[in-house]
Amino acid sequence: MATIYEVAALAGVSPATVSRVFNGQTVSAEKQRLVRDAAARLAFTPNKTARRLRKQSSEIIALLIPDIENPFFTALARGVEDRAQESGFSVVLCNTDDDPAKELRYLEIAASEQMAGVILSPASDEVDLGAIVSLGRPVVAVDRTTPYPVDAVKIDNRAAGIAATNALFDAGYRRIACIAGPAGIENTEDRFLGWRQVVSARGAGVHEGYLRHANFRVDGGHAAMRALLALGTPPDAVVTTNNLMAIGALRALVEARVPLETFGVAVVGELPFMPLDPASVVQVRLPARHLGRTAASMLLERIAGDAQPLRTVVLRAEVSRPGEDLAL
Amino acid sequence: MATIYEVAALAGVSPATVSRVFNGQTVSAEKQRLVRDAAARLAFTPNKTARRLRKQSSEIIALLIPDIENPFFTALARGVEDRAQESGFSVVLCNTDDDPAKELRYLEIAASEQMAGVILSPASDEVDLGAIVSLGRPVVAVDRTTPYPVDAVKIDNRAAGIAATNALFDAGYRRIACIAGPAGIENTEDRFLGWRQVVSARGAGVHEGYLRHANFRVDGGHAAMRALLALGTPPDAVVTTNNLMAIGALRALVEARVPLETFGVAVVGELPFMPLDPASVVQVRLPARHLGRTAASMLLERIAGDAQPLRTVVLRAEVSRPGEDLAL
DNA sequence: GCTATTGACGAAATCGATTTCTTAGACTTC
DNA sequence: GAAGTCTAAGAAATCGATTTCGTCAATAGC
Repeated sequence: MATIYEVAALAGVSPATVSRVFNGQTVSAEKQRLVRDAAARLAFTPNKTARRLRKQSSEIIALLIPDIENPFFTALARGVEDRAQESGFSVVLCNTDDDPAKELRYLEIAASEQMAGVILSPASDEVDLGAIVSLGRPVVAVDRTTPYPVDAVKIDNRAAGIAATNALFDAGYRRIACIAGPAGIENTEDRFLGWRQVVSARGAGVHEGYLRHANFRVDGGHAAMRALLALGTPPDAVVTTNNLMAIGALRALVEARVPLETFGVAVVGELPFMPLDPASVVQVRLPARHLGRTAASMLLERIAGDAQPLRTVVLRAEVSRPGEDLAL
Repeated sequence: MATIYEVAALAGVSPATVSRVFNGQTVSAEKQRLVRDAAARLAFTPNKTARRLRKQSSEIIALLIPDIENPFFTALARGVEDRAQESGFSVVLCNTDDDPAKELRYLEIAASEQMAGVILSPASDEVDLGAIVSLGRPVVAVDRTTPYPVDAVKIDNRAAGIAATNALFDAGYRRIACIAGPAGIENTEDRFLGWRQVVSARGAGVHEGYLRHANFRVDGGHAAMRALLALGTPPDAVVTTNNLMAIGALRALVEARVPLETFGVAVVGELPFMPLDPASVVQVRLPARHLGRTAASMLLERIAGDAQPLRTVVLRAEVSRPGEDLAL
């Protein structure tokens, strides 16, 4: 790796001039040429570490997400990466496993690595952003919110829950159950409230046993669906408040040999790799990639010095029309 | 952010001593205490950028993969991340989209960021590792290989193809087709050769029309399966050489109302979010996470200075037993 | 008791860029 | 023509750690 000094020596100028050439300062055309020739001959690439030490900031942003294996978050990551790349930034992807300790460790790394900013989907309400915020590094919360004063991008979860439930009503179902996430988690809570609102307004009121709280994952949805099917008067349709639980619910239906032609399933989220006929499941598409892209844009604006008041952007989810083929 | 100088001033020692305390050099117990107290009071964290500039290397490794949204690669990434974290390394995840230009850009970034090493799944045979290798940075190829002299971790693809096909034979199918990837791509090529070997040995020879080349993706598998079903004598089973094409093939079967009880499907790869009964599809589990973990281990050994001869580790895929439930 | 060895630790160099001074020359302006 | 801008570009400081070198004192060895 050639340094700026070797380039300067070869070009017969000072290191300062070389730096100026690569940072768009005023340098005479003649020396510009000399420097560029020398740089090309030596295959010079500026040492980012030295630059970062001097400038006290880098072109790297940290993305902290709970689960890199969940397609929702990979799509989100993809959006962040695309946007970051357009501005010449790189993204460090950190998996928190929803573990506040891991999250904190990554936040410390972000600070001591002089990363330009952080996008995170907080593992808990108690995430400690104090250190990084007081350092003046911009932070954007994505998908979930935090009590700290930072920009945020989220989804209109209640509207998503409403849309999912309405779609089932419109398809003629009347005994609509809900498999919700753990109680107290903002995201799925809002989605489940959307379900309750629609069921109260359009249906025969909320049937006690039709609401199931489960963990976020496939096994949770599976167990909940089995329980619903075992009821004296089982539902004829179900809304699940995330993608993984829907997989589990569908699996339970297949096992119980309940044909999807007669049982309605709506998901808040997408089922990205689904071999079933897409018309058989209502998917409320969460704009995960867009979420990431928007978060990255906001972060980059802050990095560039934008000082406008705090913003929270709420994106609206879209119901897939029946028969629309998402994954192809 | 407190610096080493402020800590030194507060503790009444020289900056060198502070550095020594945090790098395990010989420092008297008394000064150790002074320094640690001062550091704690100032919430001192060493500036990684300064350290990196001085040491000419960082604790960051780059992971270049073609598609972050493919579950195979996210599992791989997960393995890399887990292993890296154990050694205090961070992972920068870079999406190449199988685009040699993007790949090259990321390799340059890895070099100029003083990253400790690179794990990559090369977009093409022509990937230019010359620059990074000549810099002395270790590189490990994962899942795919390169002509450059670097360590590699791959899967025994032929054995995987053989295992998938044998499983269908064992289940009683005799007209076994194959949906392979694009011709000339080493990975799926080997898997398809495994299929051919088994079909030749155990079956009635290779039926011309039973081999379909498709692109890697869902739509490719879908189209290929439709074509197979339209044959005069359609197959009674199919092997697909990757996960996404299997999704497409299954979708085509569902659309054509072919019950999976009568039509065998085997995949080289896993179908991570599948609502179908797992017993209905033979999955040859690719140890993606392990692949990542192994690659990270090898890279970390090289980073630590290991100079043993080049290694290629070949991992064996495992056939899921029918009924074994993978995703729950 | 006097020289060698060892160990703790401070002073200063170093990593490779950016940036602030400074200076020398060119160009206005009255 | 003298004084007052600009402008290009070099010298040197700076970012914050690590590391070499050298010093001084304490211990060991004879």
